Amino acid sequence: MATIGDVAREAGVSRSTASYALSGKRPISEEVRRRVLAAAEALAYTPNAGARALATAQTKVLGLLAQFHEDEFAPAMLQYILGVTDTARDLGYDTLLVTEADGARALRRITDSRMVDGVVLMNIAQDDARLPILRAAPQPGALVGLPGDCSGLDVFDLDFEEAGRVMVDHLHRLGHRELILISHPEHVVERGGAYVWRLRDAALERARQLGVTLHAVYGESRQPAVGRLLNGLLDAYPAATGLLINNEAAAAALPSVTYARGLRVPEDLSVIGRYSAEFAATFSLSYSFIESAPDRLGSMAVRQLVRRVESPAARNEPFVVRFISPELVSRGSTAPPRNAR
Amino acid sequence: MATIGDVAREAGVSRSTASYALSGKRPISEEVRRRVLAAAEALAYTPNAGARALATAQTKVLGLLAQFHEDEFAPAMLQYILGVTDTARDLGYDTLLVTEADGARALRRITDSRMVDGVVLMNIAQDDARLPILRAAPQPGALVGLPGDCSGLDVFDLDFEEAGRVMVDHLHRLGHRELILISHPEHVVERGGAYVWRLRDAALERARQLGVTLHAVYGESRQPAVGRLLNGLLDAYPAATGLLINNEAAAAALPSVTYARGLRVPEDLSVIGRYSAEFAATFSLSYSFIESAPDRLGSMAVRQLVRRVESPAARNEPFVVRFISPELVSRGSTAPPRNAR
DNA sequence: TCCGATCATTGAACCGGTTCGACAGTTGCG
DNA sequence: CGCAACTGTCGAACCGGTTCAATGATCGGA
Repeated sequence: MATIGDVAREAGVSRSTASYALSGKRPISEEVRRRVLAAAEALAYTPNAGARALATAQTKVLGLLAQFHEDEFAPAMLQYILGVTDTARDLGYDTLLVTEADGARALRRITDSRMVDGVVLMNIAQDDARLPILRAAPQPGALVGLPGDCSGLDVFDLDFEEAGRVMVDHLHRLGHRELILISHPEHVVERGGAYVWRLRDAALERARQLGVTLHAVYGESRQPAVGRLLNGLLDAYPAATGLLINNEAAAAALPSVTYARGLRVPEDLSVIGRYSAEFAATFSLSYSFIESAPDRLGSMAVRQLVRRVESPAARNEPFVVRFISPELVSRGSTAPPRNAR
Repeated sequence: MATIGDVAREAGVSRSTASYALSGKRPISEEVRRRVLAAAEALAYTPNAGARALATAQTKVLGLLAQFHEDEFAPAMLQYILGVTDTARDLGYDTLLVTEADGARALRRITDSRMVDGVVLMNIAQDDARLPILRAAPQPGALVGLPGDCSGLDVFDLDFEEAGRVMVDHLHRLGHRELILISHPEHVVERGGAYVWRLRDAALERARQLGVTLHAVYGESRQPAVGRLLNGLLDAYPAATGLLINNEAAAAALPSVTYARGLRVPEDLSVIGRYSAEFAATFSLSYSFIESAPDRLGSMAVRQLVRRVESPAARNEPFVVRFISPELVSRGSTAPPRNAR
């Protein structure tokens, strides 16, 4: 494999000249530049990543820490990951995907060893063990998800509070007065998945203000448990006319439940979900939903991260906490409550 | 950040002694070893990955080239990816996930620059543009999926031919004499996805031998097209009593179709799919299926790859083409054909 | 004609590890 | 008692880039 020394020899110049000709960081005569580029081309020269990293203290690699918990819905994660890898590549970075169970150890490993220029963290917990490590690391980091303490970090997330309110408002405006909200499993809450209670608490609060009855329950993450749960809820609250779903597995399971019970949506039951358009397509869901925009969030996180990586000025800018405002995509699954079921 | 020089100074030894004490590649007195380890601990020393890569010509990173095509079913891919990352980590390697559209260019980039010690390729096409590059690369590679020309490569795949035969045999034995096989979309075939016709051709051949009528059609990859297609097929072949599915999207869409038509499985229609257990759980599918074992395939590919990476002897061993034999997991969705529909 | 500025190029140092050959100091054996 | 073999440690070179300070060449202006 050709080194820059080979290129230099082939072009009849010194190593440093070859380096400058290739990088353009100093003026080089047209003649020499041509010779160097030709030599590089002829030898199929590609700089050695390790050597370059050592010399420049830049690896052009970003770390992506993602975890696949048993009780979370894996296909939903994929969207975030692709948002990150695609944007990273657009900006000239490769992505090191780390799915290790012990995220804190993994984070320490990749930052201390300088394998990466920056890190994106996903599956953020309220009190996330990785955050102290990230704050102490020499590389900048960005979070997709809101932790309890955002200090010293760039954070990107859906505005789950507003999402909860939008759902309740929408059905209230149509005339609904009794709703069911099905959230993620309680495990997720125990693990510190704040997005669960952020949406839930805001929805409950808004329902209280509007005088709407809201039955807020934690869900399941797997079939057949989640299907049973849905059936149980519809039995338990026969007067409820609207269903809010902040739980991908429940959303995916709902069609078979309504089929089986002979329920029509939205005539007998109005439904609003919270997931991504891509997810809806994959699972053939035709409910109105709050777009959770995973690709956009992943992309935003990477852009901010790369800004900080590349600009010394940006490193000292104040940290940002940016919420995407929930957009309700209408698919016609809500209507005024015509009949009690 | 501490370097090995800092550790050496702290321990009062030379850099080389510190290196040997940490690696154990030469005998070091107990006393000195203790001092070095203590110094490393005290300074929180972690070797710089770039420097080590430069010196040892090893990065402890594997490349994973995966593509997410519009017309393939993304959640199925995820299983393969996790199989790779998990096994890689077990063996001490991190994973560089590359999803770039131009796979050939990406492969050249990561191999030429020596970012990775080896590569796993997924979404293999019959005449894959990445293979010549991989063969010429200094690093070893492993394929998940069977290309037209396996020479010079380690290949791992499900035995799709046998899978096709197992499906037909199983239903023939139960007494079925007219079947439908729904494969992936024709786009996938045009792109060179050999697994489509490998299963299809073998199933057709076996059906011919057994005197079974087999209607083999290409499918769709998205709702609602795939649902319409399923309905159309059931209308077009009313005498067919068994359905074979080599198409994740079609499998995922089938339950709603049978519900809507009031078809009972297996009383009115026997069904066999080809997907993973994990996939079945995610989509709540309760059909008997041929396990495609994506995690096992990813894991096997990585193990073989790492063997070649780490052992000079293994580099020269003959290349392997290994097929996982299809295991039919019974979920009770097949039965003798009781009634014509 | 000489000088200073400008421009292109170079040699050397550096990044942070690993590894080879050399070298003391100790031990064992004849 | 002398020499060989062995142990443990060290200095130096190397991996393949980048970058700084210095050098030589060219040019315009006085």
